[in-house]
Amino acid sequence: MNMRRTTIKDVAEVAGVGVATVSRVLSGGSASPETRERVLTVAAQLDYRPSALGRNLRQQRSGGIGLLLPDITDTFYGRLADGVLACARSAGEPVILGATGDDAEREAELIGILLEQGVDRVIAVPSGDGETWTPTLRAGLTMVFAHRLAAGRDDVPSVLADDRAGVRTAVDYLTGLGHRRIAYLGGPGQEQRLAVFRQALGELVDEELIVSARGSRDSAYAIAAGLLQRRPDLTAVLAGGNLLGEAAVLAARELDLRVPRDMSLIMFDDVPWAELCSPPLTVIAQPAQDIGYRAAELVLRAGGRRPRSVLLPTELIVRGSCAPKGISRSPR
Amino acid sequence: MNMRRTTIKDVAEVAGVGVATVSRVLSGGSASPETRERVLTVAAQLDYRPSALGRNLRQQRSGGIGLLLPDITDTFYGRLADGVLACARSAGEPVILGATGDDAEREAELIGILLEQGVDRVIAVPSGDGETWTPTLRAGLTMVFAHRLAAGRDDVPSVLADDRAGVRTAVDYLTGLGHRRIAYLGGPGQEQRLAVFRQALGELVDEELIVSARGSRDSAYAIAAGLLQRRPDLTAVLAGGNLLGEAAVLAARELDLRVPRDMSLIMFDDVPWAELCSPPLTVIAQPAQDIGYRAAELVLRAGGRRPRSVLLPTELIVRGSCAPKGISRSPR
DNA sequence: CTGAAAGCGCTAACAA
DNA sequence: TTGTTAGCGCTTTCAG
Repeated sequence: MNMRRTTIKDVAEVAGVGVATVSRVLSGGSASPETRERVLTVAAQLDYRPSALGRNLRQQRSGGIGLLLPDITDTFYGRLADGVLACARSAGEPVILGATGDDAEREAELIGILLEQGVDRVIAVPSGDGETWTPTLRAGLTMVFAHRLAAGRDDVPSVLADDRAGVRTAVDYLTGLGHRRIAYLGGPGQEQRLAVFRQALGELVDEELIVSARGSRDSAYAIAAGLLQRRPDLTAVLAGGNLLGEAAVLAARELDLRVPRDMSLIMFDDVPWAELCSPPLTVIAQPAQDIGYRAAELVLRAGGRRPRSVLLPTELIVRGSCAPKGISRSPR
Repeated sequence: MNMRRTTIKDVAEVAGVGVATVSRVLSGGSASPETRERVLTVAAQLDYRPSALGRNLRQQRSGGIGLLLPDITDTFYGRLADGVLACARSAGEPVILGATGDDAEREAELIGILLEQGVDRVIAVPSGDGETWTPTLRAGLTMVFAHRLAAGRDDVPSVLADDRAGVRTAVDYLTGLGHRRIAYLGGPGQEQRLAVFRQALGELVDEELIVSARGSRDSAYAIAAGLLQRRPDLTAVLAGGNLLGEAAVLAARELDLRVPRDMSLIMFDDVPWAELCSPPLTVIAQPAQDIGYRAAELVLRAGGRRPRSVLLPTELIVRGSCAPKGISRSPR
């Protein structure tokens, strides 16, 4: 049952031409119309599928696209991955997926695997710092960062949501509602957003209200609960991602804080459940899918020269989780 | 900057041995202790990483695992994928991901890509019927189905959640609360669940209350809204997945149906937002991650002989979306 | 225990 | 326009 695969040699033989000709025809090289047709016919008859194995070895690269992201369980990254897949599929390229867990070491390990596989194009939501990516770049891979950057690696093009504008909008919205003690609930790799947050808030910043979780749900919850308990005087929080937002909602509920009466909440990343929540969550939507798609485009179209980076817009979607600052929270 | 990679030949040369010896040492073959050590040292010094390209061609297979699922955007599949990744990583195997969109044609296309890549192990949540998988099996690939089966392909081992028990539990719970007109909101590939649903319900079944959506959110919403409008007399619905559950909540809200007063809702698949919803959703939890992990184990451990299939337990998690059947719904 | 050599399927340089 | 040929890096006989 397990007969040998049809190879280029078989096709050549049956078509009565050399293997090189077959190769040429199949990759769109020059050939006389009649030869071309004959080869094509035979290839079809024999149901010939060129082996990527042979080609890869010869070309010293395996066409695929490596995709490294923190957590495929997070719908944001799920959507991002979906965008990459969509683009890759239209190009007929396989996608090799790896989850870094926001851990530099694991990231390095996965990079190792990709290198070993001869992958020469990588899209990454970087976790480690610039150092981690030195081997990749030295090996001459085409790289694109998505969603965030790696410290000290400005030589890698990227596709980002416009965090700057997003944070500004959120802060403006909140301050416009009269809030002054605004907290930021951050995740890994959000330095840039934090900087903007501080800047947008100006003299209102309170470093105690700026906290960061590690990647996990548990960590997010712990940080959120801690913050809310420690600083009952805060009146608004900006959550830097859907996991953080979820944690904030949960923690608030646990502490009997009513949203938005006792605390306004605005979350980065629009997710389906934001609408299901009560109250429905006001969010800064990010085009996760587009980010992935565009990143894949960049990494595929890269015809040698380094492509320009891309910045995609975010959007404030007002629902019901923010209210004007009213009476201060009732003491607990 | 782009110097040649270190090859096995380099290592052999520096270590003063033949390439075959290096190969043997690195793959744990026999070698004298001193040779072994010398080779290992040199390999480390040169930072030698064997190229999967060469090995793959030689062995006529690329180690990786192909993973085909309907939609990476759905957190259920996200968790499943995460399980696969976890297992694959511990085995050092790359995972090639493809999203079928629950479309047999796209599935076939992706299978083509995998075959071309020489992938010889694939885990799939099948969308097409048995036919789709004939080429894969004929090519001698190791296959495992996850989460559901392909019609007429009983020769492929699988890892499933115990749908039968899950549906029974849900139905028992609902009927125990006094519900009689119970609807089922299904998705693609849930024939088996439907059968159990009908069976568990016995003479209570009402075919008009059994509806199926295609994979998308929109389709799910349309189907759910249609059902609730068409049959205002139903008192409970069982949603066959988190997308369907989401749709049900949304549709109910749109029609001003209060859950659980006007309608009890129980959803397959526990997701984080189920707890955030109001009321929190009662669910049948499925071990998505485990399904993925176990599937990966099967496909990796498959030492030639076909492994046995696996059935994993589901769990009823009672929260607040189900209530005893009370006064019939107020007329609208 | 070890090395030489064949060859996996393909492409690209070269010759005709 | 075509065919011949030389490898890409690796594993695996097969001798020694």
